Amino acid sequence: MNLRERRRRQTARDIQTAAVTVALRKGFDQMTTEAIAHEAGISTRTFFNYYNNKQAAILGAAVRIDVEAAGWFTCSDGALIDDIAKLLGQRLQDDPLERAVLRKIMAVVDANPSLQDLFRKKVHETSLSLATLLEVRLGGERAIESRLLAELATHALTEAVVIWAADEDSALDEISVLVAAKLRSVREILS
Amino acid sequence: MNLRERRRRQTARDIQTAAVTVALRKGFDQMTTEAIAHEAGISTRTFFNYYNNKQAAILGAAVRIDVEAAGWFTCSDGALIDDIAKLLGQRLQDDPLERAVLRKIMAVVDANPSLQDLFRKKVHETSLSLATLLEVRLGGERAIESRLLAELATHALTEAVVIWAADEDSALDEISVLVAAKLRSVREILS
DNA sequence: CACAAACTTGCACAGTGTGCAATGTTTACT
DNA sequence: AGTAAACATTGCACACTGTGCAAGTTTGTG
Repeated sequence: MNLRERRRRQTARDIQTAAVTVALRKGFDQMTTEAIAHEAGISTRTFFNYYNNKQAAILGAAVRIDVEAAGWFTCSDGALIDDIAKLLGQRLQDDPLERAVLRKIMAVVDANPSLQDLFRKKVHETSLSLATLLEVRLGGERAIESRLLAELATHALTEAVVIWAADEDSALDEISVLVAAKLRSVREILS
Repeated sequence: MNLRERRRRQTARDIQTAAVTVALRKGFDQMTTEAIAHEAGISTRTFFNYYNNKQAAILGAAVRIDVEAAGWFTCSDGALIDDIAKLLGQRLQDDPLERAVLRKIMAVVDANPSLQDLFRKKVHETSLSLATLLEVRLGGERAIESRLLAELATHALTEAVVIWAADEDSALDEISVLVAAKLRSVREILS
């Protein structure tokens, strides 16, 4: 990897760390972009080269499903629920989360509607990726159902991650199990 | 109703109309709060007394489920899918939409991510109301499932409204029928 | 009518986010 | 190694957002 690329990622991470630090210290609302920039050792102008706003700095990048993973999913003849759970779970394994960091972020997010808005947006982006794959698998005439199912599944993923973060002893790969279980549970309730 | 109350609502409506008008004329991004205020014949300061930002002025208030409607829903022994569809559909009948106005708003929203963000937020608010009712009906041990199902149902409502807006001949009460159909469809796909 | 509550407005101000141009740093290529 | 192109950082200026406050106006009530 490039030096440039590495630095860029490192700076992005530094800014995120700075943002979370300042948010926990001063409260998100009292936190200015200037304070973040100062904490991260950059200019405010540079801050905006990395993130559009302070909300984005706290949350970082969205979970995106890559095209490679798309291959098996669209052709698989496994149970749909398990495949969805596996697909979403995989994305988290690739970019492992620190439970402690996640908890800090969650604490800040819980207290700030504007962060929840952005979080919802990121969930929705993930949902759109999944919806595209589902539409291929289910057929174009079920485009709406694909979007609905994708929305359901990504929300299930969110709930599963919250449970994971709360339980010190659970492993990352238990998240897909939880997602599948919740989807089955919803299906039962609908019957 | 109060003169004050009536005026307040009227002003809120005037501002919304002004906002949509200006947005269609100049494009949402080029539209300033000053332009909206001028179009509506008020000061910019007053604009902010009614809406937190220009996004909110375009979208107006969220669909909220009232406590009265909650009564029958939590105790009903009808099919869950039909009850949900009925509940959500009812809310739209109370506050009837103009198809033409809705289309204008949709055109503006489609072109503007920041409006989509706010729209998502409003859908989510509706979802939270529904989730509360569902939790009562299904039992507290299924809180997560209630939230997931509520999310699914409110997204189905959105899809149904979009279909309704596109079809000149469809009636408002067909929306619940569509919601129920889509929920059944998702259930089948999950089996 | 008189008074309180609510509404409108102007003003000042802190903060957000972007375009631009100057300056430095990294990469790719010879 | 040398060079040019690509990219990164920064300061500066600027338009816009959103809020607190205080002064003035309108509306509801006894």
